[in-house]
Amino acid sequence: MASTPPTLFQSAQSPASAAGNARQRVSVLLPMPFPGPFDYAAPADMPLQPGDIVTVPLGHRRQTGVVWDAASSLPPEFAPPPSRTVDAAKLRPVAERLDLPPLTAELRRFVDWVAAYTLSAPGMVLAMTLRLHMRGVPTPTTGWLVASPLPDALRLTPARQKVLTLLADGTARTTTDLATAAGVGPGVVKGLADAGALTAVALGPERAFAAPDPHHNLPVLEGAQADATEALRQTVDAGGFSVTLLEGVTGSGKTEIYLEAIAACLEQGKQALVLLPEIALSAQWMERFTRRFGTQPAIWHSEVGQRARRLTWHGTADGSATVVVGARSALFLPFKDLGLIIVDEEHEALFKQEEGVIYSARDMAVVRARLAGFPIVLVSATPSLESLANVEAGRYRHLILPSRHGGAALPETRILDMRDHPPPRGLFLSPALTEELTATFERKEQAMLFLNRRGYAPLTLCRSCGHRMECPHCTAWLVEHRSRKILSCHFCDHTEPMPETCPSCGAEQSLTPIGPGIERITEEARHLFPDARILVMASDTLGGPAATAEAVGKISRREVDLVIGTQIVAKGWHFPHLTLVGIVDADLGLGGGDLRAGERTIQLLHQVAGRAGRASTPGRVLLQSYTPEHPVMQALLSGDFDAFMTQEAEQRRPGFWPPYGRLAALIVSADTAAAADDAAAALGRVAPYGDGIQVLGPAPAPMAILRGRHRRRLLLRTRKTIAVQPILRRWLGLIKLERHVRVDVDIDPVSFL
DNA sequence: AGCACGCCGACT
DNA sequence: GTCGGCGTGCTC
Repeated sequence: MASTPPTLFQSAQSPASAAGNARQRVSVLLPMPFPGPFDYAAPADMPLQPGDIVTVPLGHRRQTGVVWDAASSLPPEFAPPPSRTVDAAKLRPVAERLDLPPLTAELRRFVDWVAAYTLSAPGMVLAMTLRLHMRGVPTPTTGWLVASPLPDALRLTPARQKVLTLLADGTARTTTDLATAAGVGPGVVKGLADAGALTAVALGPERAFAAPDPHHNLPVLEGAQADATEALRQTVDAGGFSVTLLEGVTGSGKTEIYLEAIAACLEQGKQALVLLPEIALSAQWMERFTRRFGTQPAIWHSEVGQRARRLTWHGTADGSATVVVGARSALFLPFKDLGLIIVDEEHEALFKQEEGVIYSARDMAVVRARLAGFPIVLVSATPSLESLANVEAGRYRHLILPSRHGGAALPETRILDMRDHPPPRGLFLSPALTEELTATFERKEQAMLFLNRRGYAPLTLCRSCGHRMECPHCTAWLVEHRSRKILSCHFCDHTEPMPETCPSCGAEQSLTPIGPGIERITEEARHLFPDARILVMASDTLGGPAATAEAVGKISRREVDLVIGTQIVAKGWHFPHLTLVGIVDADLGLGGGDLRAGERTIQLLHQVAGRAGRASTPGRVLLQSYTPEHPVMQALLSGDFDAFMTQEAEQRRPGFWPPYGRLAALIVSADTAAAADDAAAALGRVAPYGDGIQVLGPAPAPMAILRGRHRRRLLLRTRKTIAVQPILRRWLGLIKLERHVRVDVDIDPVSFL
């Protein structure tokens, strides 16, 4: 106490407060992993309301937090355990109330709800809303106008003249805008300013978000599209909570339809949020939005810079950002008056956050809509089993778009049984596929080869002693990346140079690549088609969003004959000249015993297949498979996904597997195998039991060692009617963990790594 | 999450 | 003799 700077105590212990008025106690939630809010004293001259953003003393530091509600809005069995009440005399005063828009009651309830559902500290959920985005008020940008009069001695170069001509219309513009529009360097603008030819004006931050205009460019919709649009518009107009699953194959016009739902929301003066699984990659999506609404929406994802983040944070809070499109974390933005959420590609596993607060952005989006009372639309060509089950249970409405619009036919699909059409030894493309590729190139059409595996080969084996090159920190093989002459682990950041000799037996020339990655397929394709213009698309070969957009542009402009890509090519691109898609290894992803392996494979492959034949030319899809009889292959062949999903559902229903029961995973991790075993066994000994409750494990997690930590897993499975959170809370409360042992809780696990 | 306090090795 | 390693514990 003696070490505390006296100033911090002045207002709380000032004569006025000591004399009489009991100091007002306020709860403040801090963006830190504490079990709940901390109590502070509100200075008499500082009226505080829940939601106010404040600075408080914490230990020796100052910390930003949010005044929280005194009582939890959650049912007691979900609420965090009550923390001990701090003696009023020991409360430290709130230091400052920041001049920021307060967090709405809706958002506060949402934060509490997500924390309770995911068993995370509420402060860690708050951190997703707060981060540092709100630090400081957005700085007004400087805009330039032509100075009048112009300085006498101004040297007028052609570049300078261009800039001045642009500014002749009297609209102020930023340095960057001017430079790009005039096709000159920013230095020219700077030079003009320094010469006194330009006057600076402050452009308000409100300029950051032009308002998307719902009447800008009305689409022409017919038939099923028009019906679905009308249904969605009515839903939005009516307001209130509802979930709609909008299902339609690639090219059926799903995007056009939900853009109309956004228009309806804008007409009501409310904000809309679109969640996409990988926003950084969808320049094409932005084009469609801009065509419809005349301007870009606000964008939110991990690669957006600090300044833009701050603008968007404030824009959502003050209502000036009316449409935000973003990745999962956009769900925690402090919208002033959110009226609609769209979750596009709702089946995507990428909506699951796997680190920190582990949550499903799709599911939590439904929660936010429910808490705030507005409609949400889940969109997919291949809906998740979870969403279909909710439709079946009557919780979600189902809008189905029957076919492609604009005349394009669905691609014709063929399975190449690799046992009948084996590729030459050591190669991976079957002669049947090679022939199709040749024919496609002869017709001057584009083709794509898909293989969801980066690098050259997934396994490197010594032919002399059988040694496998494995990651020293993970239970995983090292993947050869031949172009960089390295072996790399795809689960941690370990890389090592490709050894010349076997590190185990010392044999020379004995290390052999086993299996294909896209580098190896590219090598094979280059050899087969030396004249083809080949473009490789993988997350590690494309530099970033700009490079990706450029690659997509090249394909659209027909500057490429053959695209070879991983997962990244599946993402909703429109490639008008692509007529053949070859899936190199359709069976990949079906092994491994993952609950959702079949569902995920069919969703991914169907999405890839959807890249073919989108314009007037019909497309073809060839699947290379060693298990053509597998239900996934048969469903891709027949196009009957409903039947596949029904069958999948029937397999999960009797055992109460999701979505017909609830699942939570406990991942126990420690530095040593023994410590992990001990902790997992201790958890196992006090495992919950009862009717409709089952604990599986402990067992080594599928990645028994990850990033140097030994992992064990327990699964808790309950009937749908039994919530897992109170059970988990009680269970975890029964044991004391040794230091260095961690237990991560994953509610509704998607990935089984 | 930070950050300070606290007890054991290589340096000015 | 100190500087500093990061292990442990606390923050209303």
